Amino acid sequence: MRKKISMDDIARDLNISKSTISFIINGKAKEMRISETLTSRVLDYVKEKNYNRNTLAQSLRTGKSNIIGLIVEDIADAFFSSVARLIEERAYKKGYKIIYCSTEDDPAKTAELINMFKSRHVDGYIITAPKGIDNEVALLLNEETPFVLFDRYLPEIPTDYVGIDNFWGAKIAVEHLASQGFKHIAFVTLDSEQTQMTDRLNGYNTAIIDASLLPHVLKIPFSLTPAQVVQRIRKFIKDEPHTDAILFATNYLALQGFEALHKLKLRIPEDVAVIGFDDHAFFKVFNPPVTAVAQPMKALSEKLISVLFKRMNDEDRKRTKHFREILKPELIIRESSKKPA
Amino acid sequence: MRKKISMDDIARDLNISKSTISFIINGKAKEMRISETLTSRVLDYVKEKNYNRNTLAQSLRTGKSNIIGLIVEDIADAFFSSVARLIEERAYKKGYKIIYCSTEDDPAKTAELINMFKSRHVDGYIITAPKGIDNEVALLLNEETPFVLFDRYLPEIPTDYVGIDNFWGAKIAVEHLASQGFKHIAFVTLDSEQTQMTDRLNGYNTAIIDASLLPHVLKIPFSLTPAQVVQRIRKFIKDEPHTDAILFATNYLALQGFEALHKLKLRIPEDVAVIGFDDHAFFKVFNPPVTAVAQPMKALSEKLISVLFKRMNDEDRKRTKHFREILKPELIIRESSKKPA
DNA sequence: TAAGAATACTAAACGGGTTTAGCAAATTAT
DNA sequence: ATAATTTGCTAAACCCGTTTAGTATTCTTA
Repeated sequence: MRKKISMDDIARDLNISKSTISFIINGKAKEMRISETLTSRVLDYVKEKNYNRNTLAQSLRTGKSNIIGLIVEDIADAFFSSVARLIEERAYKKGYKIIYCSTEDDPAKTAELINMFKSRHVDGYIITAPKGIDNEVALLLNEETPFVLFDRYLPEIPTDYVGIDNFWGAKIAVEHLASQGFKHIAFVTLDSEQTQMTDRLNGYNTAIIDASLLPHVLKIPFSLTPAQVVQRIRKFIKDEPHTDAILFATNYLALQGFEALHKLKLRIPEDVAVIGFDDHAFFKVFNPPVTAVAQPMKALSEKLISVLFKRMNDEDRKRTKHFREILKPELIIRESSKKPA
Repeated sequence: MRKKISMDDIARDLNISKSTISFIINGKAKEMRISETLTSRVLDYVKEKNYNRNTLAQSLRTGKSNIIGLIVEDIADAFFSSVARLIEERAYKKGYKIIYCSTEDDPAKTAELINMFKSRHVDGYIITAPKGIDNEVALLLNEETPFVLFDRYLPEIPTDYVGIDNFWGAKIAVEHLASQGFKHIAFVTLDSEQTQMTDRLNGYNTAIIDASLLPHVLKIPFSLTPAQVVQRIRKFIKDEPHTDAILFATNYLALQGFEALHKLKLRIPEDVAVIGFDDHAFFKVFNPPVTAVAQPMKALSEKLISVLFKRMNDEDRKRTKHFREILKPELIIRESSKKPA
């Protein structure tokens, strides 16, 4: 109904200068020696009229938007949405809001998103980088834009990065299975060059070799439908009937894996033991409960925010050094990976 | 490194007027009778220099931000994050970005978020309203700001709204259990006044009465920790040992419920049948698979966007009518709710 | 008592686009 | 040949804050 009022309106009504209002509203009244009388008069007026600064104008002038851009692979994924939630909470406390976007791992879309954020003068970025985005990221680096890579990094480009030790996560999972006496430990992963995936694969392979076992790996292409994934996993298991344990590289694969095992009438863990990478709230109440490599969500989000803010406040925009936080995941052992007596 | 260039820069370099550039960039060259020669000269220059419009300045002038504000209860919740994902996709196609926030069901925080969105000149809002936010929403209504309520509505205020028929959803769940021969069907819900919860409770009660059964309801306060919730549910079941089926009003409650049942060594569905409200990807692969009242996610997000855009483009800002879309949920019957032979 | 300093504000430029009104030259109509 | 259009483009206001430089007035201080 009543249109939004501006500082000009207040200036006119109170017959004072716009600058004075700006100083008062920004808490610089003391500093600018505005009398307390006038200060409270303005503040009262502002409250009475329910005045809200136009953040766009503010951002345009100051160049700061108080917005953080969050570029994740898929916000519907439990891992990313959980991190998003935790980040949001922390950013909010510092007066920052989050704009998010899902890349679907499409470098073209990601590049577009980065440009969109640029044009909105986002103050900092958190990016889960798809393959093929190296050029764009290198540009960000040149432009001295504060950003942090998350979940996976780009081996070719030295940037700030927060993630977990994926190699170690997969390794301890396999070691646990081996220690339980499983002999044919398979790995179902995505056919992906992303570091979080290649690191997991390397961790698996290393542990398999250390345990003098034979590797057995299924790489699922991104393009498959869920039903096709189930199909692939079934075939994979049938082709190697000795398989007595499977490490799934992602929750999504675990989900399809469970379906495949169910259809094959294989029991967990009697016929095939199972470990998932990334824990999930429901894993605890599965029948049997599912062992998982859990990422430290809170620590991850804390580090993400702290690294990003460090970079944002860093005078050294030249990045003579970069921040890397590699956190350790935790193996949460539940029934699904235990050798039945 | 090289700073961002502006239209003024281009104007200077090409020795033409800033307005000309604006027209060309906005595709109004024809309309404004700019010659094709000049048009392509500008376009080439823009591409060469990788010029990006400053969206802030644009929004400041036009009053449109091309941003939609999404205020959900908790972005980490699978239901909300899935909808967020689908909305994002649709909005993106129309050139809109999403800024999201989680309310944690705190009306004060929600009011703050709404104000933040206002000051950012967000073009439209999607709001899952906590209790006690009526005044703020009424204000939005007065201010003719386009917004849609989602998931729950405010009975006192006539607004646009998109959600499902919660009453019916709970009712068909109970009817299904009754038809399977269960006699002591309990309902575990949140102690909440929100419409989605009260509607579910009413649906439960109605179906129970229709089936000539006795209601048995547990209302969990928001304040409890997960462990406390488990405890409450255990006590609830022990207090009524005849209980042979439970309808959980939310995924979160179902999660704790599974744990409670597990600790009580009660089997699903032999000892207690179970239905969850809101489906979840993992329910399909539970052992046994879990029956659920599924919300039509795609349809919901489609309606949300279409209603919001209808409102945003509506000349009739006075809202002589409002849009209500109540979709039907679907009961997905799996093993957890079937009477064993 | 005049110069210097502090007080309490203000004017105006600025950020970077959009949009309205308008103008000079070329073209068409009469 | 002159008036009426059309063509092709521009000047300047505008959106709404922030910030720098400056002014008028009162208070100190030598």
